[in-house]
Amino acid sequence: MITSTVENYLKALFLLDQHGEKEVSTGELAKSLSVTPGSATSMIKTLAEAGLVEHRPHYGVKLTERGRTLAVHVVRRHRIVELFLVEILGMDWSKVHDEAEQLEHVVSDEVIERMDILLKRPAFDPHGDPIPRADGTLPNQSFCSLSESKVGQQLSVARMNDQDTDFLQFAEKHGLLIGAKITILEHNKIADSLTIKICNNTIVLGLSAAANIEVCNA
Amino acid sequence: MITSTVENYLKALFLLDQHGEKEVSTGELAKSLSVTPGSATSMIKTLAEAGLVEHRPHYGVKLTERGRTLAVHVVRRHRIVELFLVEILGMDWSKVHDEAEQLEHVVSDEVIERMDILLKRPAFDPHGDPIPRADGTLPNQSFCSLSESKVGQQLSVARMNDQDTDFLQFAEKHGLLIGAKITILEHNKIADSLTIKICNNTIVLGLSAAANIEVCNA
DNA sequence: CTCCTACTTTTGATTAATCAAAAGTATAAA
DNA sequence: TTTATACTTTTGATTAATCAAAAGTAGGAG
Repeated sequence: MITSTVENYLKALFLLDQHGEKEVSTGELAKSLSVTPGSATSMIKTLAEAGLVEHRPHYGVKLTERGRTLAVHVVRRHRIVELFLVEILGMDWSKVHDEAEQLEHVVSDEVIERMDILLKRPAFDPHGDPIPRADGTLPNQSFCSLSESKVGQQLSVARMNDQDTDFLQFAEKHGLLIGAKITILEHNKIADSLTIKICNNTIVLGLSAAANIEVCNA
Repeated sequence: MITSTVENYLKALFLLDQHGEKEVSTGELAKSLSVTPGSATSMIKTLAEAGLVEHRPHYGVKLTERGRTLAVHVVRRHRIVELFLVEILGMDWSKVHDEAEQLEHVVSDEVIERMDILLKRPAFDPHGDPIPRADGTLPNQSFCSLSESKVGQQLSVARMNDQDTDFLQFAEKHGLLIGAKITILEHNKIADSLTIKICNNTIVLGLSAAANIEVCNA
């Protein structure tokens, strides 16, 4: 049976590795759930037997396709409930997370569907996190321009807004590839420049170039 | 700690003896919760130690003042949630009982208060049951059973005494909704049936079904 | 006064989830 | 190659809730 606890473990695994790429360590999982590592190990064993995760002892754990599907549905319930509490019941967005943490395990699919309709099939929750659709897919992140970034932000390059050969070659030369992680070091309005760190290199871009690069949160 | 299970035991005790007059037997309690008598006994012991019930072994069990207060609040949460599901989310009244059964244990006081406001401080839930107020008091109601009605009476459906989904769907199909006006045409003790007119339809009910429908003067 | 019946309580086991602490393993450092 | 460290897994215990079945009790029938 899928208990609330099982749902919480699956959800934590999903949130620690949204893309299903790396293996999550027992310790990481335990910390994110505030349980002891021993508890996590024993639950991982249970989940593995149920075919919800794959476990390589001493190396890490990863959701199976079935585990991931379940996890995404928990996240969907959580985020729809959060938005519902804010939009329909007028609650403060700072409080709805804890409330949704409880409700996500008990609301039926029918209630979620009705909330989803009432909210007009929203794509993002009150905190800006994407709401998975009923079929398990995630809406595209709304990217923003690198030129609008703030100092200190850690971002990922998401999309290039200019197909010009020279621009793309310039970008490639500096490691500005899709998925590259960058940190904003300085934003100088007078010099019209942006200083960023990428793979341990520091580079300076003009704002007009930055305007053509779309980013999302790292 | 007040677990969901504890809340369910307290709620069951309250519903089996609304007025706090008699003692409820272990067997009665066990049956209403679909657990074995032994399970009920052991939980009764736990509740007694926590000061939520008084237990006279072999005779029965009764809520204490504190137990009753908690029970009434669970019932309040349940009934507000039910009405909310029907009124705001447009769910079928035959389905909301089971949904509320889950939600009643996790919705916070703040959510209940906001639902209560949105619903304009309602006095009765979709099945006609009174909603306890936040201070624990119950709105007045004096209904009688449809099975005790006399030929010629004009009545209003006030409350459903059975939360079973099939029964409620049957009632709905025949227009037996809360507030519906009915006239008693015939009361046949031999056939064990009651013939009533509702919205220009004539329907025949068995008395055991009629016993689950409470009415008041139209 | 004894015994039967219906009910209640006790006993012993089970399951899910947890923790503390002991034992084991992988990896990097010496 | 050995050792240290950090992490993971195992072990044994605990808590809440449950069931099946054995033992016990209240109250009426004979």
